[in-house]
Amino acid sequence: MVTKTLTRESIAAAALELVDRDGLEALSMRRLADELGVGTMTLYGYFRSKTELLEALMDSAVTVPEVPTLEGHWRERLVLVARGLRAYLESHPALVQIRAQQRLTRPRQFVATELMTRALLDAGLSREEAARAFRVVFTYVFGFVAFSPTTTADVARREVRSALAGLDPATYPALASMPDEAAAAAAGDEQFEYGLELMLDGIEVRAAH
Amino acid sequence: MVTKTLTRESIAAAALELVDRDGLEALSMRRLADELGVGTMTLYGYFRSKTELLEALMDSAVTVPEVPTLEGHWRERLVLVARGLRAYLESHPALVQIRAQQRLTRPRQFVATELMTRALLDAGLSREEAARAFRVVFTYVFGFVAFSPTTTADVARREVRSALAGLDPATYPALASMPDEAAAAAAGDEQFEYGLELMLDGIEVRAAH
DNA sequence: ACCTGAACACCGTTCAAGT
DNA sequence: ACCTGAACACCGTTCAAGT
Repeated sequence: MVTKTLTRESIAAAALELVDRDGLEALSMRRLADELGVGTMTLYGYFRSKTELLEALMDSAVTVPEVPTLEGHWRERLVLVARGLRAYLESHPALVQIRAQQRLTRPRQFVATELMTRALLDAGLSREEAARAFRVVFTYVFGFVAFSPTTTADVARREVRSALAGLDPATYPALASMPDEAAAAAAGDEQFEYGLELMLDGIEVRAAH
Repeated sequence: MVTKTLTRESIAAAALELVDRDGLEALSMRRLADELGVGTMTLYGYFRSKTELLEALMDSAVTVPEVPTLEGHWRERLVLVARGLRAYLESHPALVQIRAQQRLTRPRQFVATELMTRALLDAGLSREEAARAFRVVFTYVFGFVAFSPTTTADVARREVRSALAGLDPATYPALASMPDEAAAAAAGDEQFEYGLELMLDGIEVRAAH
């Protein structure tokens, strides 16, 4: 590998690429250094620890230079941003894992937050409610990416159905009566949209209009 | 440490205790074997791999022998189960981390699912909608535990406020105008309840009554 | 100033050998 | 049958030394 001039940014970018390619568990200081063609300890000249490298990785993943101005009804805008956030996180699953393990200390990555919050304020929510409602949607989107099977919908469905098949109908009457419905709800675009619309209805109840 | 007769169950229970005490990252085959007073490789007589041990750990964490019959209005029951699930997960944070990293293959841990699904069916939702609505609440509860700061509410608030302080009010007008509200929404019981009620309102819209 | 090999204290797991 | 030490291929990080 050609040795370019290293910077915090170029190292973080290489780490993100490694992680997108091979998964978070494949990221080690030794392997990253290897791929960059330097000694392992060289990285410690740029980052005090692996944790600090992961922070920089999170930062480098967000490169939206400008906050776009969205047009349209608040509800439509909220759906667009939530969908975009989900798609983005599913293309970089390691970000969700890192986010679950360590808090964010840096600014940036607030673009989606800003856009959703604007939409919620436009919906007529108070500042307090807009902040809370945003957090609910945020939690849902991150939770969806983190806790939904990433395999094919087909595989996920088969897994859920076989898990439910082991349940005693006498003690689990509800679940045992609906294996197919539960399997369909385990993952996928339709399920994501269902939850999003459900939450937006809950928000609409709170919105003055 | 006194060497008792080892079984898959007793090893899994010891692993859960270790993880509750010192965190998931402290769980290694070597250390667990040490605490049990046996050689590391002994554990491989009971589990093919660490992954299999983690599966057994998840199983051993759920020891609800009976599914209780809850009384009352569906909405009230759903709130109770969601609160209970959250409290349980926050007392065993490692379970959430494991759940994010590997799929479940075992039955059990379906008690909360059954109870919530029953409540949703009682609310008048179709099987399909009950399954989907359950998944939304499940995603929210797990997401809340996984992605909310576990530190004191005070510490979390200070962190959020300082992160927002670095934002340019010209590009982030909404967020910059409400640091306190955003900080209050970052974690805590009130925020959890807000999201829960919001989702229940969304469910109520879908419920026939 | 910048880089880095050796070393330390860890990992999960395979293999061969002990009882 | 049941258990396990040694070994292999890894970790993150400290320290001292190289240029």
